[in-house]
Amino acid sequence: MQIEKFNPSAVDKKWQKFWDQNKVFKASDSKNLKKYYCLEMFPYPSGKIHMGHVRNYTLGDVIAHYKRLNGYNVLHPMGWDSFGMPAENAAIQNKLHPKDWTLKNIEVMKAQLKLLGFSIDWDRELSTCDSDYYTHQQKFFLDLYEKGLVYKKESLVNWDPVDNTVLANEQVIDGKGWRSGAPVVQKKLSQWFFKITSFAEDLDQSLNGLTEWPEKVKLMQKNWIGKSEGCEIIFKIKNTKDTKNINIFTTRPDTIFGASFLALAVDHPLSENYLNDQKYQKFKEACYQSANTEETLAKTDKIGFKTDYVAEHPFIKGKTIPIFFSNFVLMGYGTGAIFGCPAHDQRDLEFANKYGLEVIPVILPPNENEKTFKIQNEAYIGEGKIYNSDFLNNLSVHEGKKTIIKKIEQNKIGTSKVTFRLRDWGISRQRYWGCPIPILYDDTGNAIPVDKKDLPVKLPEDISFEKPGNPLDHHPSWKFVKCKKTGTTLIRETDTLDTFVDSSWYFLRFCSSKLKESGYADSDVKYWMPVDQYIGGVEHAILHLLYSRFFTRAITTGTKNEMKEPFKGLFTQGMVCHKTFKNSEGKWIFPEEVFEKDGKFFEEKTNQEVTVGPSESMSKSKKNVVDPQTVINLYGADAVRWFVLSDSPPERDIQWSDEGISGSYKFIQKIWLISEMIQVIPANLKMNDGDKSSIEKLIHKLIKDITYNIDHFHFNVAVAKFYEFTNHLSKILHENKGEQEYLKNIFKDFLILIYPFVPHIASESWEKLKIKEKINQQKWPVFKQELLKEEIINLVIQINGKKRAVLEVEPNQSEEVLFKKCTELDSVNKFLDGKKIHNKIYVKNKLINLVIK
RNA sequence: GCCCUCGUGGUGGAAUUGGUAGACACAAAGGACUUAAAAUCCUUGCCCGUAAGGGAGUGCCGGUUCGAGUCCGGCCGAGGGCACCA
Repeated sequence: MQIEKFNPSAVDKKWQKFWDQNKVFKASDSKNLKKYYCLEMFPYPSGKIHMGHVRNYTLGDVIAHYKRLNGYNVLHPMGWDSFGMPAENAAIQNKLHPKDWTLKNIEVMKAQLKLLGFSIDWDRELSTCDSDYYTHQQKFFLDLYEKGLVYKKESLVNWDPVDNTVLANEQVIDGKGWRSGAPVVQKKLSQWFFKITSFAEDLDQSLNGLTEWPEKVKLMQKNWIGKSEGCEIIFKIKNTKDTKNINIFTTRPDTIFGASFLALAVDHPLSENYLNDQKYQKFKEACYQSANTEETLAKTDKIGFKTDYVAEHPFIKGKTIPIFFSNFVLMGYGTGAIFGCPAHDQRDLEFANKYGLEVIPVILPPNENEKTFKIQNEAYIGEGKIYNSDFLNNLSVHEGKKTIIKKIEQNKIGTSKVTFRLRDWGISRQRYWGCPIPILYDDTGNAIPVDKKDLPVKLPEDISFEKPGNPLDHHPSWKFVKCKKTGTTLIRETDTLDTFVDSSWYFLRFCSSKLKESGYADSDVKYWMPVDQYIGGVEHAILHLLYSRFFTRAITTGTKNEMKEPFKGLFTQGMVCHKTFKNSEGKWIFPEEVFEKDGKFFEEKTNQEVTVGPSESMSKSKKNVVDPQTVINLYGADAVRWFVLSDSPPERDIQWSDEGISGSYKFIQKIWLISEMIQVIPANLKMNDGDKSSIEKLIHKLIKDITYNIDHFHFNVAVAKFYEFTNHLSKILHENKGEQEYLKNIFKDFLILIYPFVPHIASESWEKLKIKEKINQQKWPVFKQELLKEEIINLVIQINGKKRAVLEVEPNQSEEVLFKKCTELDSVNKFLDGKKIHNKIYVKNKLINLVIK
């Protein structure tokens, strides 16, 4: 019997064409069907797809197929996050227009996604750099402006003085611009902000309702929002003519009797009194310098500048405490002022020890004595009993907080207060390739929103990157607009929006992707939202997801269709990793330039041995990448899909290996071999009832296992279960024990189960079964519980919890019978050895444990 | 420094509620088929033993339990997040 090998290149093409032409994966417009919205994070069109994309979209594709087979109307769209800096950098380097570069990349990457056979509804494709998309974004911006959720303020930014541009934090490397290498300076710029902080409480609280999100991501968001409850306390300044007060924030008002100084941020309003003080200005400089990089911050010494002022202690009559400016207090958090309680805060203690300030313990740890307890170099931050504290004495920390806040409010010297670490979202970027901010300025600099009728504010295409800086700034005409009312010349905002804004609502746009009048239709969004399953990299755990949660709230708040959480289920996948190689010159080289011999690696060009680095996430800079296109050409789409689903659990990193992909290819061939072997079983071959029922049991067990493992995202286990089943099936076929019609029926279910994973070969094999309906029109099989019942079970016999024998018995026998049987076993008896059975545990149909002494 | 997660064979990993640890796969060794190779199939896998069988065993130490990879406490190691947040 000669069986031809499976030819992926021909078969892949055939089915991709079929799916495309028949719009097999188009979401239905009918809103009566039960829906399922499956979304993977859309890609940035950087050039070509990488393995991370392959993994991400394969995971989503399995879910999308699975839900379709289960009768859902599935929305599985794709788009392009196509604004951003790489396009501009490419433009500068290659003299290509960012638009041309981007569109070309999209074309290439779309073709590559099609080569993998993803079941995407391409009719809903969108691209954020398309004015059909960003016109709605500009309208949302104006809506938020009207709602008071957008404002402009001065803020410090990282400024590259050579490239004349703002840099994001991650583009500042060792204090220098990542491209120019010039030292980055802090510059005050007037920037636009979204008031994300006004949703801080809700963004924090609602995390609890996201039961289908990873705990890790929720925790990261919680920490980022950083809610802390405490109170503000007003301290009176004693020796000043205009009796200014200092408002401080604390989460530990219970330690107020331990206060020994106040510390203020260097840019606190009180510093205005020191504008002409040379010593103070020097001190301020020193603070800014030490604050250069973030990691050194924590290790930097705490330094202070003692003012001439002292504050009155609010509860101890006649007591005054000194006031300092210090580098460890930040203006951006709380009120920019604190009271220092050295005994119970490590930073305060370090500061107090340095400047010789009082250390007054007020919390007594359990098992400590008031007289002997001392604070040395470590502050005590734990629970305990309050002492040295007048009316708070003998209370716990918790009770103390409640009591003192009540007192503070009674005395009108403060109020309880919740503070968040979260800051408002700065959205201005001094960049060309982004969504223009729809704002105009009159000659006095007043901001005037663009009339919604005049949207979109389109990006001009005739721009030049010859001069450094933002091309919109030095465009000859674009930024000048005549005011309709007054006829005067207005000037456009030349900053563009942070690209995170683009990705904060694309999931809404997919619901009504072609709608002209607005960003989305309420009816569409009511039907499709929320996204049932969102899948992407954990690197977006904070910003993208938080911004999307905010934006969804912000644009719908006050409308008829208010929305909160856009993503019901979230799955964060691991990365694709590969070893790194460096040649003898110390340069990174691609894996394909390396060959292996006797466990050592050599460069092909030079035959010299290469240095092998640890396996890391694939990245262009380290060249440890494998191009999906090359692998698809060699092994076909199904083998690649199968590989990225195999072995490693989806949430963990996966190691790319040549053995792995060729193993996957072999498995694809094995499915084909089974499919072909079933076709040529002689008609006279019959199976006996026992063989029939055993394979029937196996397929029902497979249905159960695959269903369970897809539902729980255990795709690697599902893969293992498929291997197990095919091993059995191919054994039957190799031993010539199969009956054609019977096995065809079994195989039919198998193909439906495996179709979401490897749709090309499943479709091709299905066609050979000559069934009228296509595989994509099938229903997900249902397993029969009664078939999963074992006729013979393996009863484990333990002695003192150790396995000593396995008894094959019929299920549901009485304990006495089974117990008698097991004491008749030699393997059990030799351990009993006349000893007394102290106790016996029986777990039905599972085990007997004999406890002997 | 604070917070979180994870430690299972040579490797990736499995074990759904505490109940046969190592499914499945990769790699390795041996064998079958073949003139040979590729492909395919079979066997092996820590320690003692030819075998039957026994022992140890899920990072380390201890606890709970008839029974612990799984639960609890302490330590060690790896990874991730935040970073003077009052």
